[in-house]
Order: sequence, then C-alpha cells, then structure tokens
Amino acid sequence: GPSLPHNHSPHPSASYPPLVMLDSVTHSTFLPNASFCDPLMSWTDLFSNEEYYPPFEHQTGYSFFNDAEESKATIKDCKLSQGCHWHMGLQSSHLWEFVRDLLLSPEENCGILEWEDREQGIFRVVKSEALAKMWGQRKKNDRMTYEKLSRALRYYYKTGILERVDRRLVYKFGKNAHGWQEDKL
DNA sequence: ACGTCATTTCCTGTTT
DNA sequence: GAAACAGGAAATGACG
Repeated sequence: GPSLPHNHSPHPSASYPPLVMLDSVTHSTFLPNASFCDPLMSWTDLFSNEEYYPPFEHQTGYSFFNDAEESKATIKDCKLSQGCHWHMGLQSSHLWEFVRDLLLSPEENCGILEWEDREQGIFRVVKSEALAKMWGQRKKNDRMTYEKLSRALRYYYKTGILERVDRRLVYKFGKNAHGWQEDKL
C-alpha cells in the first residue's frame, strides 16, 4: 500500500507534506474549499492539536481496509478518500444520514465523530458543539446546539434508526439505519 | 389549504 | 457546577 507521512505540520505556516495520491486516484471530486470545517475550528487548531488526528480508515474507491493501516491522518491524507459516493451525501436531508455520511467521510469529519465499534455501528460524538454547528450549517440554522440535536437523535430510538448505548455521547445505528456497514458499501 | 413528517425549541428533572 | 441524558409538549418549515 501507499506510505503515508507519520508527521504532520505543527503549524499552518509550516510547509505541508506533499499530497499523497493512490494509483487509483487521479483527481479529487471533492469541493476545493474547506468550508466543511471552517466554522468548527481554525487551521491553527487543526494543526496544533494532536487530538485532531484520529485513527484513519484508508479508502480506495468503494472499499475499505482498516486493518494494519492504522496510521494518523492529516487533512491532506483525507484527500485520498476521493471517489466515495457518500461525499456529497453531506447534503442528505435527514440528521441520521448526515451523521452517517460524516462518519464515512474522514475529510469533512475532522475528528468530530469517531467509530467506537465499526462492525456494530457504534460511534461516539467527539466534538458535540462542532457537530451541532455543522448540522446547523447544513440546515442554515445558527441557533443549533448539541442539546437540541441530541433531542432529535433520541427520537430515533423510537423508530429503530438508532439504538440506545448507555455511554455519554455514544450512539449505535439500529436495524432501520442503512448505508453505514463497511461490507455493504 | 391541509395533514404529515422530521425536526426544532423549550422545559423540568435526573445523572454523570 | 458543567455537560449529557430523558422525554413531554408545542412550534416550525418543507412537502405532497
């Protein structure tokens, strides 16, 4: 597989490592701007805090291989996730689909959501207010808060879209949620 | 114009 | 004490 840089730039003013490209990836279909993350954290934040680099699942086209490829991702690395159909899915109308697509898109995710158990569909909200802002941005609602977003998530327990997990900020996709399982992508 | 759906907003109380 | 969780109730806005 491709070798990825294990060191990331400590500061936005520092030079970025060259964009690593997979053989199968020749161009990006992704939006050129970084508007997805802008309202959530500055570039300074992105490059000065080690915590913003969660374990990363490398992607090629529609398949994953998250086994031994456990390296830290940089924003540039995330560009590798080109070609995945769910990218534009961030336009999805429903909250659970938005959350799902964010979970499946490392670039837009920015460490906001993280899989707790990929196979069982258990995930954790790492940055609650950032998630709320992003959802609010999607709905053009600057008054969105995690408090209100979580209320909407709790309604999903009733419909089987989500299942309850007794841990703070942890949720699980239910039997009526689809499109999140890696072997079905 | 109306009803439904999917939240959004607000709130009071409990828990971590 | 702050941040989450729990839900009830009512308001909203998009849509058919």
